[in-house]
Amino acid sequence: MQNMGDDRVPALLRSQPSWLVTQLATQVTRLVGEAFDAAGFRRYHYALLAALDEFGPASQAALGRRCRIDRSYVVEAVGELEAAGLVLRAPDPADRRRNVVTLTGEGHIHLAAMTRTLDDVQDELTAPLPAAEREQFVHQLGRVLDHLREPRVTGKDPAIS
Amino acid sequence: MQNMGDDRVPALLRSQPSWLVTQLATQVTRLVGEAFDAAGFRRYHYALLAALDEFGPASQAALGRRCRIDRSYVVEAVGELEAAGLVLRAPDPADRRRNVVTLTGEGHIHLAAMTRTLDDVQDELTAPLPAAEREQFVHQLGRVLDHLREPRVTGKDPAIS
DNA sequence: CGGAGGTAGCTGCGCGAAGCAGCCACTTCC
DNA sequence: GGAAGTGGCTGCTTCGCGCAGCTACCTCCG
Repeated sequence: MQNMGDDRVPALLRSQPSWLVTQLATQVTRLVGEAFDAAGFRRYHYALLAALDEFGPASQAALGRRCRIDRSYVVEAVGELEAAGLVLRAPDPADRRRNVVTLTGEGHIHLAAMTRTLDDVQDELTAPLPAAEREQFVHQLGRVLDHLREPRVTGKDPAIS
Repeated sequence: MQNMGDDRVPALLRSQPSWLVTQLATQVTRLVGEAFDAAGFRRYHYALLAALDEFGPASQAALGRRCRIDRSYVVEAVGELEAAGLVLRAPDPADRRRNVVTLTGEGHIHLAAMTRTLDDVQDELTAPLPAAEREQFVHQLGRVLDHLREPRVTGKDPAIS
């Protein structure tokens, strides 16, 4: 068994942000998943609650846009949240296409509880980074993410400023 | 339509590395996937070729360990690489459980070509970061990833020496 | 020498996440 | 009032990841 050294990752992969990010994501998904499982939640549920808490009552379509969740999943997730008593879903009298989703008191409580649990996950995640770098790390992730989400610009962009 | 502002991500999510990483991963997967599709490859194929190039001929199990790929997928991927003439798969005379996978000349060429394509992806990915921060960013990703992969150590580990 | 336990290759299945297509109801714009 | 767009909903597909289980084979140890 020359098993030692057998698990060394090729330098070519280790040096690529794309590989690191996707690998990291599966670990993070696992970690977060465990935290949510313990609470009987899914990731999407938390995202929806967070959006409702920050922006107030909203239509399901708006929630999906804000949380980057497909409408089909919003339907299901809001239904589950409603069944759990964490949100209310009522038809919008002003626009009868819409349902207005509202955070309940209990929803607020669960959001806070889950946020605390998730904070622990974040600490675990950024543990190897010196405290001074963590904020920067988060900032960098955000910038990279924003950039990738921008509509692809194929031509030149010489005249930005 | 108060569609403007409708797509603002809740601050609670934006501030969590876990959310950022998973969101980023889906964008990266899409980006890398496009690059590989154009070449008729999958991500796994590239990882295997990279491992073979760096560490030389190896068994399929060793390849899986190095690239963090499940054995079941290694079987399939190596089969496809063999069919494409990029690797050779031969039984190991010294250990008849194993297949020894070897990179062919053509495999080497394709690896180099894909690496070039991927380099462009990395540039696109880290574009929003100042050049000085990119290396640090990669380094941080690596450290965080290593940390999450370590077997969960609940106690102390003082006597590694 | 022979059994126990571990490893390699392979097949198969399940899960989570993401995304698209199509339908109907309704609103808004022209 | 007709066309176009939006919101809610159902259904389906894809992809990446990971585990369970099987057989063949090697190695270790009594």
